[in-house]
Order: sequence, then C-alpha cells, then structure tokens
Amino acid sequence: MTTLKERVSSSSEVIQNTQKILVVDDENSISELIATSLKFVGFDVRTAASGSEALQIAEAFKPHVLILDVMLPDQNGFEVCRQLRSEGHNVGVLFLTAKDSVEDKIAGLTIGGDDYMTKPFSLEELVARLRALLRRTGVTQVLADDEKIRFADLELDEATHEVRRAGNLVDLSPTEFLLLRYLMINADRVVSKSQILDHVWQYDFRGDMGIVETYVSYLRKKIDVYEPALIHTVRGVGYRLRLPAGK
Amino acid sequence: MTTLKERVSSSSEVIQNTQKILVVDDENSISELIATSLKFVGFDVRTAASGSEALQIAEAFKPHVLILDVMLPDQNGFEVCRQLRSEGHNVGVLFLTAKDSVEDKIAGLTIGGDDYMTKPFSLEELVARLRALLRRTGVTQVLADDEKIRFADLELDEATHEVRRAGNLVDLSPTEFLLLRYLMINADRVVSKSQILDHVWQYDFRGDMGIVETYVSYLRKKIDVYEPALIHTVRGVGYRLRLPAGK
DNA sequence: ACAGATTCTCAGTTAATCCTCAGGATAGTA
DNA sequence: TACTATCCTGAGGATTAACTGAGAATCTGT
Repeated sequence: MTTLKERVSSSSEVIQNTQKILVVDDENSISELIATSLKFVGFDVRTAASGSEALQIAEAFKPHVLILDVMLPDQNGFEVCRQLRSEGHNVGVLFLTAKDSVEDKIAGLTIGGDDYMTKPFSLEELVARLRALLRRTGVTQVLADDEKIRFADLELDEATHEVRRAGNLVDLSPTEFLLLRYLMINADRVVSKSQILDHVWQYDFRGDMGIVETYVSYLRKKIDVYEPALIHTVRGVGYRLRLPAGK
Repeated sequence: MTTLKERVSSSSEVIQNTQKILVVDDENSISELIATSLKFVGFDVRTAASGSEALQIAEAFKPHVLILDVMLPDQNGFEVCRQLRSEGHNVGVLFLTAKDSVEDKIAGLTIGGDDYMTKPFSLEELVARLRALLRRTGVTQVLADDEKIRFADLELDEATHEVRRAGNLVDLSPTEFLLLRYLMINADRVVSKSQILDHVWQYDFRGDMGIVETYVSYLRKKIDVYEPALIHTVRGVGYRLRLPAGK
C-alpha cells in the first residue's frame, strides 16, 4: 500500500521526476498554505503574487502546473494562462476562484485538461485534483501511480470516485470520500483529529473536532459493516487504518 | 554515562549537525523549562519572548523547528509563522496553546507537518512530538527513518503507536505509552520517580509519586508478563530498564 | 420551490483512563 | 528476628475521550 512516507521519499529520491508547481495568488496566506502543503507531499513549488511575476517566474522555472487565482491585482488569471500558452508553455492550469464568481463562465474557460476549484477548499481536494490534472495532461511521467489506492480489501478509485470493500460498491458522500482517502494514504499510521481536520476540511472550517468523530462514525457504518473492522481508534491520539492481526 | 547525543545518534546513524530549536513564549518559566529539557537531550536551543524577537533571532540562528506560543505580547504565533515562511525559512512549527483557547482557532496548523500541543503538557510528549515533527518535515537528514525505539525484544513504534514484546502486540493507555517510551529512551539508566514525574506527567501535576508506582505496576502487568522481566526497581533510587545478564 | 442528500452541532451514553488510597509485600538494617 | 522505610498492587470513584442518534441548517438537482 502506498503510505505517505513512501510517496514523499520516492518522489524525493527520483528528483528529476519531481513535478513543478507554480502557485499564483495575491493573498500571501493562501499561497503559503498551498505551497507548504504541496512541498510536504513532494512537489517542487514556487509562488508568485501577481500575473506579471507569474510570467516572469514561469519563464525560468517551467512549471508543469499552474495553480492560478482568477482574480489577480494586475491582470486576470485567464489572461496569464493565455499568454503562457501562446509562448509555447505546455502547462496545465488549476484555477482558483471565489465561491460567488460565476462558475459557468469559468467552466467554459477551462480548456483541455484544466480544472478549477472554488475557495475555500480542502487540501485533500487540492492534492487530489492536482494529481488528476497531472494525469490528464500527461505531463507526468509517474508510472507507478495507478489511479487506485488500495488497502486490504478496500479499493478507492480516484478517477471514478468509486469505493469498494471486498468488491462491494460503497456509496460515500464527498466528505466521507476525502476522509477515507486521507486515511488510506496514511494507512497504518496514526493520524490525529487535527491533522484530519486540516487536510480533509476546508481551511476556513472553524468548528471543533467533533465533526471528525461524526464522520468516522459515518464511515464505519459504511465500510466497517464488513469484517474485519479497518478503522481503529487510538485513544488520546487519533485514528488509524489497519488490519486486525498487525503485521 | 549515556548522553543525549548518543541516544539521538543511535536511533539515526549520522548526526553531526545538531538540530536547532527556537522556543518562543512570553512566560519565562515555560520557555526555560522547555529549553533546559531540550538542551539536555541534545538540541541546540534559543529562546525568545515575543514575536519580533523571534523573527530577529531566527534570522541569524536559522532554527529547524520553532516551538511557538500562539498567544504572544506583540503578534500572534500564526503571524510569526507566516512571516518566517514567506521569507523562505523552511521551518517546522510546534504550536503551544492554552487548553481553553479552544481548538477552534487551531485548524489549519498541522499542514506542513506542523503540530500543536495544549498547555499544560508533559516533556515526554513535547520531545516525542518534536521528533515526529523533525521526521515529517524532513528537516532532518535522517533517512533511515525507522520510527521505532527498541530495547531487547521490546519495540515501540511511534508512527503506529504500537508496542510489542517478543513480537506480541501489547495494548497501552496513553500514559503507559509515554512512561514506557521514557524508560526505553533511558534504557539501562536509572531514572528516579521524580524525573519520571517531571517528564511523563504534565508540568502542573500536583499529586505525589505514588502515581508512578501505580503506572509502573500497570506496565509490568502488560510487558513483564513475558520473561525475562525488563523493568527493575532500584530501591531508594528509581527504576531501570535492563536485561538480566549485565549488572 | 420542493425533496433528498449532505453537512454540522449538540448532548446523552458508554467506555477507557486517571488517580487516590490503603493494606500487604519486600529489602535493608539493627 | 524484628523494625522501618520503601515499594507493590487491587479496589473504586472521578474524570475524560469517544461514539452515536437526532435534528437544524445548508446544498443540489429537478
């Protein structure tokens, strides 16, 4: 199974394969949040705070993907995207946009394998979409990545959003899906409730960690109705996905 | 006598460069407590009492990790963290926060592998989390990231929170786990009950040392049901984890 | 605008854990 | 051997963490 640790170390061992991401957002806290998180999962990340800065950095950095806020101080994101492409950069773009701006318009403007997300988003979602985008645009050389994550008789397909336990299709809500995905990526390791909250929920979520307990309960009712139970509580620490016997 | 340095390097082959920690807290007693304890276990430690002082010291000191109180006289901890990161410092952060300033505000913290602890905490927990953080953020060059502590046929895994004796899984409560961890880190050395109390229990614990005896008893019933017994009493002095043969 | 799905809060219940205490056991010593 | 300081351990009550159902609020698609 693919643990986070494996991903990080494998992506740092094979350095020439590291995907390069350029994050463009004028809100410093947002670009820092994204950059930190993506660096952590093994991407090579740069940030820019304006369209012109983005173009300038892209020239030398040659990113595989742009994470691009639509609303920028100097020009809008689409323009930046258009310019880059006209200069021959083969780059995938993940647009960021405020919730209230018209989504139809953006959907129409995304070309090819591009994608967009509304703010606020969750980091799990960001990484998931980024991976999907890299796959689609074919910029990635990463072969190892099957589009499925597996643990025991659990199977999660990122492309189709299908989850199976022992072959049985399990119907999950979006949040349940992200939560399970996070647990599976960190299979066998204990993840704390605050880690879960930070990665699965939107970054502006201000409730308490009871929500994680509730969703773990939901998940258990859907995937641990089968034997053996895979989601285990480590009291005082967090949760852990594991097989019964242990090793 | 086994010094910290030895301990650190035993769990990780080569450490010629000491990890640098910057402790930021306006309560002097707290930052001193932490600094003393961390210096003792071999870290290179500096302290700061405010956000601006922290930024200033970080500039020259270039710490690998910040231990950062959220509530500071001049600015809050998040701001300090953000500023440092935006200046390009690749630094992991362990936030400290009062128990009652509820966990609401803490969302968004464990993102880059960061972590947080509520005050009061125990020193064992602090060191454990610190080491986990160093591992996660990859600031450390330790590649053989065996997240396990071993002694004889005892094995304690920090990532999974599993403890095994002779391969058998042993179920421990959080306090039992911390106590065993402390004993294992100090394997072969006698540790006094007050040392144990100071490191394993929260620094505001006001009970007597009977609690240590009780927990040692709990531990023995769980790990010394196997031969040979590893936890030994040194009457009048404390406890010592050791194998039977050697004196 | 409606129905159904989903998200989130809350509080009662359950269960694990923490801690105190006190009587019994043990080691060292006179 | 007897005495004392020290340690061990079981019992039980207090505390805390986690689980879960119910329902309000929100979102989604028709």
